[in-house]
Amino acid sequence: MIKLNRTTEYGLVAMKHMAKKPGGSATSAREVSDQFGFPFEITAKTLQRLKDTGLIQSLQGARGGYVLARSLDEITLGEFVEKMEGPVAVVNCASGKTESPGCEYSGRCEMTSVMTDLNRRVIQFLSGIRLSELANSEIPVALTRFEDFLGNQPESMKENEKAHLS
Amino acid sequence: MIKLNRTTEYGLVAMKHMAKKPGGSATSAREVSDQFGFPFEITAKTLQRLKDTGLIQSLQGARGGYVLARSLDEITLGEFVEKMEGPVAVVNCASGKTESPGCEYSGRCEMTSVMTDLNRRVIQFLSGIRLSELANSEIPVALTRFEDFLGNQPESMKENEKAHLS
DNA sequence: TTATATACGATAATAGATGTCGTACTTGAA
DNA sequence: TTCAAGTACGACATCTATTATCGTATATAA
Repeated sequence: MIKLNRTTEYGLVAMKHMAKKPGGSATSAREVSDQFGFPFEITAKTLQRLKDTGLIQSLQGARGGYVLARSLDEITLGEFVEKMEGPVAVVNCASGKTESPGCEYSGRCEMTSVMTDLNRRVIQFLSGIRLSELANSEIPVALTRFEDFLGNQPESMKENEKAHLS
Repeated sequence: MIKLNRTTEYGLVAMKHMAKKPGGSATSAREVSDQFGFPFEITAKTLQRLKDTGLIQSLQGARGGYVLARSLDEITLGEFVEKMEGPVAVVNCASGKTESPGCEYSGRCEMTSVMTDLNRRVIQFLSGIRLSELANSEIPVALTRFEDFLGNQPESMKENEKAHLS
């Protein structure tokens, strides 16, 4: 299944929460976990990961917590997913980064290069979406691009795929 | 992790194999499993699923096997993934189809509509890729669109994301 | 009638995601 | 100087989905 991790969701919600927060006050793991009902321990781990990857900064001690290190406008979903879940790899033999662990069938299935390309396209797709787009509005900007996206498809597919979305 | 099922891979390889096969001869599960080294039982199940969803046709009995029911040119990756893995849902609360099983946080995280939109975009993305593109060449057409894709990104992101891909 | 196929359900094994626990360290404020 | 509220971090338990295996029934060409 093509699915995001739950921690990625938690992280996204936390980032949005921090971005909307007035003033420069820090946000604690407890605050996020209480507000959204996420398990505290996991929320804490998620925020630590966000901090380890440089997306937020931590302030230790009482009155401590986390603050955004970068604007949501500067972070793409591609970077975010990669920092939360590791390199994007739609199949094992196609890792966007570093050495791929490979696959016992590589060399026989003859699809490695194709999969690697597909993987790259997925990364590109995710990298075209800024977190600010996902956070700024309930009716996101992306929705208005829907028809544009359809416009990029093969002509013969349009009706077919519109039906799929219903 | 954003990842395809292994059965989806097996199915894709099998479809490509059938498409390349000369004449109208049927392809057995054994043939696919032998040729690519996939586990026989799973290969058989995968082909049955392809048949159940109407992507291929079966011929029972000795000398039986499977043949493509539709041209790879008429099938998009979106449809294929959906038929192999079920409705695309990047998060639980956002299913592209049918009733979503929901999420215990919905109503609190305030991101359902955003996630639903993201999900729709992923579906649209996958629906823009035809299986024939993935099967016809070792250096697929998609690769030549790479720069086009970059062109659709926010200007400020380009250098950033190019670095990501390295 | 036999060998080669598909058809299909039940179930086992594995891996990955998710959640829990325990403990140590840091710091502001009473 | 002590306490409460935080982060930091590793080990481990659990749950779930994927992946694989097994057994059996049915169809059909030779």
